[in-house]
Amino acid sequence: MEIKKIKRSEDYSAWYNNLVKSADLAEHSDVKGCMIIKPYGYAIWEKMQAELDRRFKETGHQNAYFPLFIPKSFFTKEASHVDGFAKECAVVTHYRLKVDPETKEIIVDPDAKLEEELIVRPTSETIIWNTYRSWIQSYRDLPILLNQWANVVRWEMRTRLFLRTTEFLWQEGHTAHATQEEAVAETRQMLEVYADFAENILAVPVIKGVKSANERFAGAIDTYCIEGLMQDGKALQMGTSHFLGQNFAKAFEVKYVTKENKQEYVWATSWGVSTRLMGALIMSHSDDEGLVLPPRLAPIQVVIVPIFRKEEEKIIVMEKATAYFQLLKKQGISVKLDDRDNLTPGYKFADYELKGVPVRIAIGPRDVQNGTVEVARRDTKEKQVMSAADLEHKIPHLLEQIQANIYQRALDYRSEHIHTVDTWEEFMDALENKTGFVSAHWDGTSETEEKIKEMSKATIRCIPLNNPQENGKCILSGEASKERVLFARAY
RNA sequence: CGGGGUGUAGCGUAGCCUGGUAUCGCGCCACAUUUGGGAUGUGGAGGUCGUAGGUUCGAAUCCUGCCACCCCGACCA
Repeated sequence: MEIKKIKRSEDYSAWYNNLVKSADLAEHSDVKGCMIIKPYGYAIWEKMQAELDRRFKETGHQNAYFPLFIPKSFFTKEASHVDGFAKECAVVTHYRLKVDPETKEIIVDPDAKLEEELIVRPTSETIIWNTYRSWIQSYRDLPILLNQWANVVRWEMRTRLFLRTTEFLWQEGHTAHATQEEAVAETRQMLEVYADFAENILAVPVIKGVKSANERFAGAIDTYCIEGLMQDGKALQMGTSHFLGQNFAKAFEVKYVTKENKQEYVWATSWGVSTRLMGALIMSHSDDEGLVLPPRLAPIQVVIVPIFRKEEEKIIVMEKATAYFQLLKKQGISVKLDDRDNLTPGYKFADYELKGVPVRIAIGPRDVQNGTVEVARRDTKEKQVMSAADLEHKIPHLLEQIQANIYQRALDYRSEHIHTVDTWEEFMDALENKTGFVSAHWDGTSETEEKIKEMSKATIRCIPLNNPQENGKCILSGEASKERVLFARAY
């Protein structure tokens, strides 16, 4: 495979698209806006799923599965919800094809029109709350703590691999609670789960916050989010956790009887992260040589590349390489021994760099003689010769170091790209020339937020949690404000 | 949906203006020599030129429609 080199600094989106394809993560399908996730990309997603799923179960959730199709009448019961999603719904209207007697072509059978159209789920609140009505009678039935791993469809106008595709994979948690306090606590808890996952597994620092009214989920009282900063200075919403109040309970008549024998509406939350996290991962760490994967997510953590010239060299090198392979494998490290003899070491080095493999171990006849190996790390591209006897204890440590270094690098980048401004001129200068998050005062109104968006293409990413209170004046209207919010141009 | 661009072998491309059945590189297959940073040689396989029409003796090339993708907008938890 000849690799087209596109520099990050020259054309970020071309670089991104090229990387997704050349690192074998995903490709465009023949269906508009839909992607094919290739085995290497899917392996990374599976590791994300495993980490998230474990955290969901640790916090008391169970997995379930609800239908792909939602009857239109369910979907339209919650007014603001349908408003938010109406423009991007795929709708099933018929259930059969037939051969046109005249043209002999396959056509939709007009006689097979559905009595009621089905919406391909863009999210599952409605069908789940329609179900919860029959599951919940008493306070003893609460809470319900469910998650589902699913695909959803949102008919977006413009798509980008992983970041915004028509169909995408995600998980959506849907919980039901007896009290507001409990539901709010759940919403906050899941935000913490997401933040912990993003920082410790993806190695992407995130800002936890709450969305402004304009950016809130359709049907939510409060939308909490984690926001990441990509290498091109644009923000990316990486996960959301919604406090839905009693909106869906009221729309679907989900009530329970309290200890005091009173009828109350149930309190709801929903929360989700998607394959968009793959985009976040790629855009946070990768470089001109290709992907850079945090060890905790890398399908291959260590690759061993044997180097040999003649058959007798191959025998002695492979013997050592196999021994090191077994040694590392026994430690629970995901290790690959690439013994293909039709490719040169140089090719393999470049290829595993493209794929983001954190650690590469090269071993040749020289090493066998000296009892050494060459260890190269992907994040810094540093190489060192180390004694083979040190492998056992140094490699696990190195993997942890790489994980920490990648995170620190992303954190440093973000710290350098949060700009505090007090005037409109400074605000525009920060957005245009410095990029990243801009911390500024805002008068709290949707009108001002809307105007700022029109004038600057920046949106309020979030009002950070534990935001310090500080008196100031809105950068646009000059009205009084008591806290700063974070703006950015976003994906 | 608006503006701009692209579509030729698995990938990247030349040819198009000025019509005559397609160029080169990578990759692939075989063999040999190679292998410490993307190996070399020799031989070979691989093509509805995005798609549907039209003009023409003849279309990758000219004309029209359509489709897909990319970039910039609009749109978007």
